[in-house]
Amino acid sequence: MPLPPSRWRTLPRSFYRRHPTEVAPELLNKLLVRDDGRAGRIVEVEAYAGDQDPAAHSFRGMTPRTATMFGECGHLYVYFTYGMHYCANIVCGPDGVASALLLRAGEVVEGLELARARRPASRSDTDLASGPARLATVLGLTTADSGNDALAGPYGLLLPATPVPPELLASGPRVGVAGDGGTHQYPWRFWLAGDPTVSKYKPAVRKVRKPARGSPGPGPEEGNP
DNA sequence: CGGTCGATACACT
DNA sequence: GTGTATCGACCGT
Repeated sequence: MPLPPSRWRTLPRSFYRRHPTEVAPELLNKLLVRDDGRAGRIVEVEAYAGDQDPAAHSFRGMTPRTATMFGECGHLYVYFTYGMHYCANIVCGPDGVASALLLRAGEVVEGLELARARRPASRSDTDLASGPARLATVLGLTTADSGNDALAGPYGLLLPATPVPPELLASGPRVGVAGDGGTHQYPWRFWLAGDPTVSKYKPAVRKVRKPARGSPGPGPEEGNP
């Protein structure tokens, strides 16, 4: 039975008012719940830190899309990407610093039927939310939710049933973030080691433009079979 | 289980 | 015009 909203225990807003790399490991193993019975246990997150991080959407200043990143922490920042996917973040960091935590993967612990219906292509329950867009899809988070307070209304964060054993905390480079040096190589991805619902790691690849048909391709370079 | 590739629309230059 | 904090279908092992 899903825990009724009257018994939700949201984390205090001060929990999020810190550097995202400090919040990230503590967000693992916590539950993101909705008032329709869906709930996901967070198993993987990534930190995107304000104006010091070229990979963060907030790096080049505020735009209409990223406005909520510059607002109050504890709110949802949801963006649309690749023409078909949504990814959900929780805004964090001190006031005035636009940072966020990308929710990269989770385990569906309540509302399994509804979650399966949202992703009929999923081959197993462990893959239902094993990726940022998968997690957003399963929990029904879209840009319509962006800007909403994640600590109120139809959402809530519960305290974990069990604390994360330190030996299960893992970290490494962020996924899908291309580029060398600087924050791109920082271990700002955090996950629960050995958890089957963590997303499969795919290193970021720098995009190579496909040569036009009939035009001379690039000369024989490294990596060409 | 793992690699490759196309889809698709929006934000931003 | 260009690039994207990705996914799933397909194919091979």
